[in-house]
Amino acid sequence: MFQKQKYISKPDRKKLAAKLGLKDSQVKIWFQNRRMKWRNSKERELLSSGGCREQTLPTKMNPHPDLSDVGKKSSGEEEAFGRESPRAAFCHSPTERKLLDSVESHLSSPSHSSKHSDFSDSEDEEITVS
DNA sequence: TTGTGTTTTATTGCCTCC
DNA sequence: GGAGGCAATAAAACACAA
Repeated sequence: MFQKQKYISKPDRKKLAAKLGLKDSQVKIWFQNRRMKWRNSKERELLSSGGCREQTLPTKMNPHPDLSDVGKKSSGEEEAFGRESPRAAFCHSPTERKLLDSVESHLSSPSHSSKHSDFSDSEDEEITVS
């Protein structure tokens, strides 16, 4: 969900919290910390590529700036989360494990079982929860 | 085993908006 | 005044080299 939207709405936050069995304040803090992490990694990326693109980073007023020309060797989110460090990959913290468990239990239901086995074959697949 | 660096979660303070 | 944002920070858990 964070990959889709950096700012979660109140209803979405409540739904997600209920789904994960967390308090919505925890979800709010998680999104807050994620934005900080995302922004920091983005800035590092921009600095290492020699640019200065502070104004284009997402803010509350402009959550979807144009970052299409940044980090061309890898897509932005992948760079920010998937390859940052072994532990920084998605779904390793307790909260993220809960999310993963939720997703897996959903996928392991009969209607999704075949998809689940396909999914397990590729480690680099992104998990999308809507 | 231990020391050190990193990551995650939570708190605090301040600011803005309704 | 409450809610939610950001920035700085603390504490605990974790990873990893020596």
